[in-house]
Amino acid sequence: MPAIPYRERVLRLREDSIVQAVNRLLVTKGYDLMTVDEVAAEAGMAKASLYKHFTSKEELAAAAMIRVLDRAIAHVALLHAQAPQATARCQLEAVVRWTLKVQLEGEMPSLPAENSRLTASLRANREYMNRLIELSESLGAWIAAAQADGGLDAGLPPELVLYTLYARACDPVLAMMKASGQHPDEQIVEWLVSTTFSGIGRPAVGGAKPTTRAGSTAKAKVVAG
Amino acid sequence: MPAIPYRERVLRLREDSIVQAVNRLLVTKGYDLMTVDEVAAEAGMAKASLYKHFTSKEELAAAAMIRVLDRAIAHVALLHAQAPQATARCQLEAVVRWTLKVQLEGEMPSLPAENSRLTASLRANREYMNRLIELSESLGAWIAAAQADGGLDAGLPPELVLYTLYARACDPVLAMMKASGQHPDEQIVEWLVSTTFSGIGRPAVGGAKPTTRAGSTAKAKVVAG
DNA sequence: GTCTATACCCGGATAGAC
DNA sequence: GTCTATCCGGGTATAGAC
Repeated sequence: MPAIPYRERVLRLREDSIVQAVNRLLVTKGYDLMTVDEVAAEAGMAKASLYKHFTSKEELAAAAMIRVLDRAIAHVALLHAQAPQATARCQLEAVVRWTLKVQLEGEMPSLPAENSRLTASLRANREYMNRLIELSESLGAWIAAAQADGGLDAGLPPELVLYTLYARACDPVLAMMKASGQHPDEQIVEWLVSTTFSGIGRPAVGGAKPTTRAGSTAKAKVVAG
Repeated sequence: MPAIPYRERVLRLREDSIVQAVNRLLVTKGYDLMTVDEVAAEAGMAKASLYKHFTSKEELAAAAMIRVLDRAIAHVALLHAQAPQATARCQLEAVVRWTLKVQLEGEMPSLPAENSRLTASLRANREYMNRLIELSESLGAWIAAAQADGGLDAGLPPELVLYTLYARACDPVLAMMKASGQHPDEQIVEWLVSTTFSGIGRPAVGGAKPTTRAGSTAKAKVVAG
């Protein structure tokens, strides 16, 4: 039952390499500075061939962004399955840690910012918006639970928490710290998880934190390295 | 002693209106999407006239960014003068509050992270870099003091704290919250100051904080200034 | 479906009259 | 110094052969 014939499969592979090229360029240059010529060169084909698969530059970028959301949704599902008993706060920390790792590996395009014509076209893209809503609802459930059980500050609007999580996924601080080259990657990630949940202020003393302070155990180990 | 003749003064006024137009466009569209034609239209003159004052689009943007840094440096100096006895942490909170307020008023261009050709040219601009270093040294002194007296988490590298302050000045979360229109501006600002210094985690109970929790007392006074 | 070559437009920068 | 008109590179998208 070769429901997916050979031709179809090589086509999918080719499109996948295109999307990966787009993702790399979105990360390094951003949408506006990314040119279709570069995408074609990176994907190893002529520009006109790209337009046989995707009808416009916007659609090209949308495919890459959708892929990012799919990865995030899959990871959230994985966390649900792996540790169903974990606290909501702990799950959210894991999500942030994962997004930072993806960003460290150079695979997380920075989407927000009001500008960049990409955002406008993404809002009109149903496939993208449906996934964004799905992801937001999953995270929203954890946020509500964590605010109810004291894992997160219940005085903050849930939307503010959600936006903060999205913003930290593309936080430029990580790139700046990595550029300095003074610290190992894992250490940087744990610091950013820590500042996201506990801020830059004095760390709480005497078990005021609902869970282990982010990076407490991992930190000591990594600092030595 | 009219060391500044009349001609010179109208020239300065004209250039100042240009820089303001650039700043507005940098905020709304960002450097790459901002066109020189738009700047000319906004400033109320022909495009060619712009090039009599500034030799390139990059220089145009640099002038606006330098102006932003000058405002920040001036505000830091003001804080020094107004409250020389305040704790370093309190001063840093005031700085963040000010940057958020400027962003709220639509006058804070988002310093793009790695991408955007603007950053490359800014790094090569001495006037910009000198001011950036000056500002960073002022903030760095407060950061060191706050980490020494327990106002800030001493386990974080000072550079991480500094980068975080810069990043929060352009935090997209503020724009998202404002766009929702559900909350008053002052409330949004205080929430963001709070998440910057204390994170989104459970607020400390029973005076674990070194200063008043962001947004309680310091708010009224400093926001007015 | 992939290529080469090209149409077309937009935006930065300039020429030259006043 | 300000204007109108123009140049010209570069970027998206397409035509048409194979």
